[in-house]
Amino acid sequence: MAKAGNQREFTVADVAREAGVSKAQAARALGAYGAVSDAVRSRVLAAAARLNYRPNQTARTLNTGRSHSVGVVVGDIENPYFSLATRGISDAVERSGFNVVLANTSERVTAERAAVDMLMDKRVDGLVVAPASASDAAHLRAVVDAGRPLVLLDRTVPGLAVDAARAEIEPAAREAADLLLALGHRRIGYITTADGGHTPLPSPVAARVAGLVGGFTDHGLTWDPGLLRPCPHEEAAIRRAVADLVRGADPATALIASDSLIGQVVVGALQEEGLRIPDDVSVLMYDDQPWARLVTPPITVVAQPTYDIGFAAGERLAALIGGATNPPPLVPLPATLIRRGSVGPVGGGPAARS
Amino acid sequence: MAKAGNQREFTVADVAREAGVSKAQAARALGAYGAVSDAVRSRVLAAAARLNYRPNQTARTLNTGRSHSVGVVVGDIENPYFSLATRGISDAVERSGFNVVLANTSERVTAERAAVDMLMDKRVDGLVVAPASASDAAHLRAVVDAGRPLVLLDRTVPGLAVDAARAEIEPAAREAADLLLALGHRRIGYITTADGGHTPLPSPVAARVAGLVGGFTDHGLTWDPGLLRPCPHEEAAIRRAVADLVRGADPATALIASDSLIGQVVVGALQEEGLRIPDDVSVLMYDDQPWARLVTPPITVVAQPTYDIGFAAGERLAALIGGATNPPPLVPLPATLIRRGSVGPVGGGPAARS
DNA sequence: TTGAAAGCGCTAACAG
DNA sequence: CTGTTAGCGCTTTCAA
Repeated sequence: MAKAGNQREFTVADVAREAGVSKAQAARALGAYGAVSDAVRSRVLAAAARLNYRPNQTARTLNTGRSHSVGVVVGDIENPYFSLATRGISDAVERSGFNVVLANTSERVTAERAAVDMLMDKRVDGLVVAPASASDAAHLRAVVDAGRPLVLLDRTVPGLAVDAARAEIEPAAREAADLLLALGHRRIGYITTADGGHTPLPSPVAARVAGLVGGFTDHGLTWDPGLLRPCPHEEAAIRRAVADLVRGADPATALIASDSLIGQVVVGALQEEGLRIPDDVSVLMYDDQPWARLVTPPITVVAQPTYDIGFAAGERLAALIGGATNPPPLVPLPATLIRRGSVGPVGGGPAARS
Repeated sequence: MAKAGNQREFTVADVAREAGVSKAQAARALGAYGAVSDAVRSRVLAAAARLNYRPNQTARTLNTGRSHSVGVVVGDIENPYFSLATRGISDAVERSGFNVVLANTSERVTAERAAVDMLMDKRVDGLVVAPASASDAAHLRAVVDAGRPLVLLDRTVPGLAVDAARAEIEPAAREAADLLLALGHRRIGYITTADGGHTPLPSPVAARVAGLVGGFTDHGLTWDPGLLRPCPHEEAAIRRAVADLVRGADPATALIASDSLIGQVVVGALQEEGLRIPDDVSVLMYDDQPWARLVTPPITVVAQPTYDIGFAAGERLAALIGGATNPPPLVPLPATLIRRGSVGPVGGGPAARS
């Protein structure tokens, strides 16, 4: 049972000695740079293999300034949106030889700032950040000013000239609004997450709300902003919001969940309240998830190509790090309304479900 | 628009000059080590703040040998099991000041080996690995031999004296078997993932199967191993396995899904096959997920405290890195059978559902 | 307590 | 092509 670990690791110097060449030549052969004769290269490589030599990336990073790793800062890796996007980012950057250093912020700006600083100190070659705040972004600006490539995920930051990998939400949001309006819904509750009063709303939330408002306006109607319920990502708070919306004096006849984590709670709360979907309350959710097709009725959703969004972010970041002067701009990927059974006419009327 | 990035970062030398002290003293004050007078410390700290100095972690790592980051190697971060566990690991190690470097292996040993090597080269202070193979573990042994702390996640490796953070699966698996047997099930299909013939089975799968087999044995029966279906993590393959099991000559009356990703597909496949749960086929799934309570009928599951498992792994790793001589051993956390509506008597008989 | 100087392991000039 | 000599930015002897 080798409990050792004391055995000093071999270095280029060791390999050089073993191969009988200078340290520089060994380093060149090992690092695959500079000019090395075939003879020397093979001798060095053989020596390295014999010693089981492994290069010290830290040393390499120290004088090249490149760490071959990128930072990914998300709200919460257990949110399916982020885990899928992270997988996309990871797959994209690994292809270019980068590692992913992950940080969760729990959607708190202070945690985000700390994470970004730490990653900068670790000399990551670039960052993908899903900003928790649309206004508090000095730390992101600092990244840009330091010349470190940055790509935003899902959310844009006004005033920050940095592209975001995201879906084009508004058209689908509008389509969703039209669907609900056509079925007679006028009281539409919108549940999103926010720790306290996020002002302004994060851009994707703003787009969702804008689509809804736009739909109402087109019909000469006005959406009651009192039906917007920002609440912390806690089950109890979401349940309270649901109860409040559907049990109030002028109750909502339809509920929109801003993401699948919220959607889950909404559907569960409705079931426990004994309310039928869509007869009593229609439900529409952002982010398609496999389970959305499994429940009865299946949930109508606005689907986003989350993996692809992450992958695009990763590709872009890799290109920027690679020094691409003008990488193709990040185009918002289409979000699509998928009609399933959870949206129906107000009051469970006879009109066809959608 | 500061497109700069050329502005060389400030170093200890700069801070020292600005503070009018030696480089060594500045470094000591900045790094909070060695002996520094209060006067010097405050002068240095003030100078650092003035210059907006940020320490270069890479340099620090190079000569301390500590990177303050840990590697996490999982099969697939988009699998809810791993994303939740990763969050647990992350929360635990961040508490001790470590970052998480993430690597996905897609359950391929070659990818795992490459990831482990890369992380070792990056000088991570320790590793959490969910090994893809129970037999091919030379790279993990190398980690141990190098004296780098290692904690396994979910799966153990025979012959590797390394603790795994995991759930105690077998008792719950046995309980699940008893439940199914009591309801008259004899043909129980078990669907798990494996890319090709994993021999031996990964330990958690083995435990699940052992529980099943043990239950049969207790009743003087034998579980037909032909009902074990290892298939790749692809929807089509899983659907094929389901169809095969429930449509064969001697069809399975109950299906066990080895994780929630498989469970999702199984439930969907059954719905599309027009088979009712549990009247035509009973379903039991490993890993509880919120959606399991949302579908009709809700799914009977064996739940694991996944976040806690990850957290325990992270805590242990941090302790080992901290040089704890004898950190408390990792005790398997309890898995529990949660009876919901998806398991019923064979043939949809009148006996109470469970 | 302080400072000078010597590394950590590698890459990058610069001569030969 | 090869070897020598400096560093990268920080920590760490070792004297003072």
